[in-house]
Amino acid sequence: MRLTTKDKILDVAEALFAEHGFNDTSLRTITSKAGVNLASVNYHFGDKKTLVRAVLNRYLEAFMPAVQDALITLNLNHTYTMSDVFESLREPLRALGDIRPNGTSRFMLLIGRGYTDVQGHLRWFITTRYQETLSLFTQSVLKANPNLTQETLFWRLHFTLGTCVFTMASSQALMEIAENDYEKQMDAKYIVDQLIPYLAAGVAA
Amino acid sequence: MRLTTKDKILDVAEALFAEHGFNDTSLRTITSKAGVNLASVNYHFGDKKTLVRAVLNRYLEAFMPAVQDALITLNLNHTYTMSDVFESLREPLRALGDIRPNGTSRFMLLIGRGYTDVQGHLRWFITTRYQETLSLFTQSVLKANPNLTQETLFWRLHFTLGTCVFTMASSQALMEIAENDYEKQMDAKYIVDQLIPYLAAGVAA
DNA sequence: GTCTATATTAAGATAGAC
DNA sequence: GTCTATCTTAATATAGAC
Repeated sequence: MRLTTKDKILDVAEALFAEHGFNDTSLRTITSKAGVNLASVNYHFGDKKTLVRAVLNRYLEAFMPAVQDALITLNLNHTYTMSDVFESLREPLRALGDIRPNGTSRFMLLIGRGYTDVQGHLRWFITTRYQETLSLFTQSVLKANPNLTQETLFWRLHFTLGTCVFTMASSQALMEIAENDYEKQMDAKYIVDQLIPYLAAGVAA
Repeated sequence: MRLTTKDKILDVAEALFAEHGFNDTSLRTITSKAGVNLASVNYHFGDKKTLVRAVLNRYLEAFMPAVQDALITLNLNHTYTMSDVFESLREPLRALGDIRPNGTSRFMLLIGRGYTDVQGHLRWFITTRYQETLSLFTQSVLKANPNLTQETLFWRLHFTLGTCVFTMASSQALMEIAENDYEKQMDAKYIVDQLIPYLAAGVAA
């Protein structure tokens, strides 16, 4: 057998959580689709909350250090633009596609679910464990446009998160429509290309 | 007795749906908090899906015609800016606060929940019933910036929808965080003030 | 580690008396 | 229209054999 039970659970849970949300994905659905026993979730993870965190953490532990590195490199410059800040996210996001098929959109979906589902424990987990990187990002945005107040910045970054989450959630449908209408091959990279200037413009406005 | 059983159910359901989402609010919680019998939901509304649509429709039937009117008025002008288009949404949104206390944020929350919870029936209900208004909005955006290609417009309007939906869905949590951090009283009007320039900048970029 | 079987809780919905 | 009582289903979680 190629995959351990633990990994089978993680892979299937990830797909289902991304598609239906955490609360609307039952352990029964996960285990039956993964071809493992219902009780194995509790054996390997203890409870559902811990499974949720484990799924998200496979991405976070790849993504966050990559962002951290990119931002540190960016900050070797004395000045930079808002576009430069958002460009720093491009490669770390793309690289998630190397970890797992559709890794980029999966990750963005899961993050969004963590905010919109009732998952206080998840928000707490992310912001406390990766506080250093998150605050380096905000500092960089602020350095790119020092006229932004802390408060305006707070709101615009959340708007940005919303844009990403929703886009990735509907990316499959959107790409199909766009491919039909504009007869052009679409992929996750293409969407990110459309996204980055839009986000930079909104945040810098 | 001032309120009918039906209205008591609608009022309580609205508050609970907005706060906890549709799937995480049980009929038992609604009826006990409303002081009515559990079976009365099924008597008056048939099932939970219909109750959900009834709650949202009290707002939609006020909001959509107001947007329609505002856009028709806007289009009496030969030219207008992207800001003008998004400004057209401001008064219809504000006016929801006259229908019911906190009407604006309630409505925004419910719409957001309709997109992020698994509520396909709700998305279908909105887009089919109010298609005319929705398409008038797209036409107006295009008139505000005729340089946008169909393709760019396509993507940016979806980004915009994502920003709105996500913001609405998490507005309660965001307001609480912001109130703590910036010691300022937040309300729906304040969020709309933050949102409109961000959206206009991103779409026009 | 994995399985069956089951405990426990809570949900939506309805039947039928009043 | 309203109520009690109940049906049916499905969720998380765990005990205990293998």
